[in-house]
Amino acid sequence: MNPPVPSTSGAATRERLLRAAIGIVAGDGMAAATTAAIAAEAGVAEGTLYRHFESKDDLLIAAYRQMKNEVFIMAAAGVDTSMSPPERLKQTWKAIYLAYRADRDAFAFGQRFAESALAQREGGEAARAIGKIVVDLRRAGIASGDFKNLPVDLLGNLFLAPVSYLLKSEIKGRKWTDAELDAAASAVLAGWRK
Amino acid sequence: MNPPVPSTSGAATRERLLRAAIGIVAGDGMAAATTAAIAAEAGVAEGTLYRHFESKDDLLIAAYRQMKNEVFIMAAAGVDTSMSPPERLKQTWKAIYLAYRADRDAFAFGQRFAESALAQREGGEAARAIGKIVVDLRRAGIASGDFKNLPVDLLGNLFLAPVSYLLKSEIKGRKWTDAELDAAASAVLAGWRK
DNA sequence: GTCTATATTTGGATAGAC
DNA sequence: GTCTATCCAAATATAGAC
Repeated sequence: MNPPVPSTSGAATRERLLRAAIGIVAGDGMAAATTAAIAAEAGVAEGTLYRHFESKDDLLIAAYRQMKNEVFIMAAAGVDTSMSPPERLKQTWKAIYLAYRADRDAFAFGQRFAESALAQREGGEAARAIGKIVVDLRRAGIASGDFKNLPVDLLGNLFLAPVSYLLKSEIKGRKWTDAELDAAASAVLAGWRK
Repeated sequence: MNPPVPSTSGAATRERLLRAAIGIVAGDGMAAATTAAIAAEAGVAEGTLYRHFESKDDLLIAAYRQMKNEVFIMAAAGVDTSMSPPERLKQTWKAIYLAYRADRDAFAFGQRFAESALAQREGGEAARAIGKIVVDLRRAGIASGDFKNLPVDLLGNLFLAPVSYLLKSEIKGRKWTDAELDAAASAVLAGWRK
């Protein structure tokens, strides 16, 4: 009946490595995420890393995809699809914002990863989940006559750009109040409205 | 009477190195900007780099500051300060956008540099010039009663975020029409308006 | 699966001739 | 000021014992 081994808990090692990479990149940049640093932060030997990932790059790409997926799930859970499109837009914007804010290291990691050469190898697959939320929102709002009929990628950029910028400010130490976040969501809505 | 030497033109070497670094980072990321690669791209020997800069980091920081400064000068030149604040906001937004678009490599370099650990060493000094444009604009619009009285850093983020995101799309191949850029400028204005 | 070496390559930076 | 040659440190990845 094999009781759980009290050692450094086998299956969790992979998660520890992913989390370690995210923390290091968020704190000190992609260049600081060496195999030695990641292994040390995860509390395992450097060679162990290669039992779980084919290469350092693979580890970082896996961390990126997992992070994006988690944010998508959190954001989707925070939205009530029965509201009017304008209200739904504001709520969705805040849900995505709060999902990222819940794990600032993950957000900072994502920003830095996305500007690295590795992002090209990732292919942009991770971003499509969030993109779909925006597409659905736009369609509903155009059908109801609330939103301007602008290209989906333009509206998507106008929607997501402030998320990223306000979060970057928070990482630098500027804490936004709830009222300020509401104001930002309203500003995004104003940009979409007819 | 010393005619200009036909060789690799002495004083221009520094500029060539800066330009080479920008091109490499824009194309292949910060990690690709090794001293060997920069020197090769500039057409000089690796050792020569250290006659012009104390270190590779110094070179990259110098490139960042120079790039930000050039964009600021271009953007400031493209604005007519006698217009009404709403019109001026749209014009300023487009001027900054076009200034970055005029040199996409410089923009991409800036994005990547800003997400690297070096950005902390730079200190954010380079960004203050553009920041001042936004501060002045906000003050004029609040005085005239056109804009909401929101914190300057919030408005600054709502103003600059779409610049960055739309340019990133362009780098990936999406060419915005002039009408779409006008729509984006109007959306930013809508976010600021009372 | 994990650890302790270690092989191999590449990076930043310097020395010294021209 | 520029080049060639070189030093030294650090990084990715592997080998082999436990």
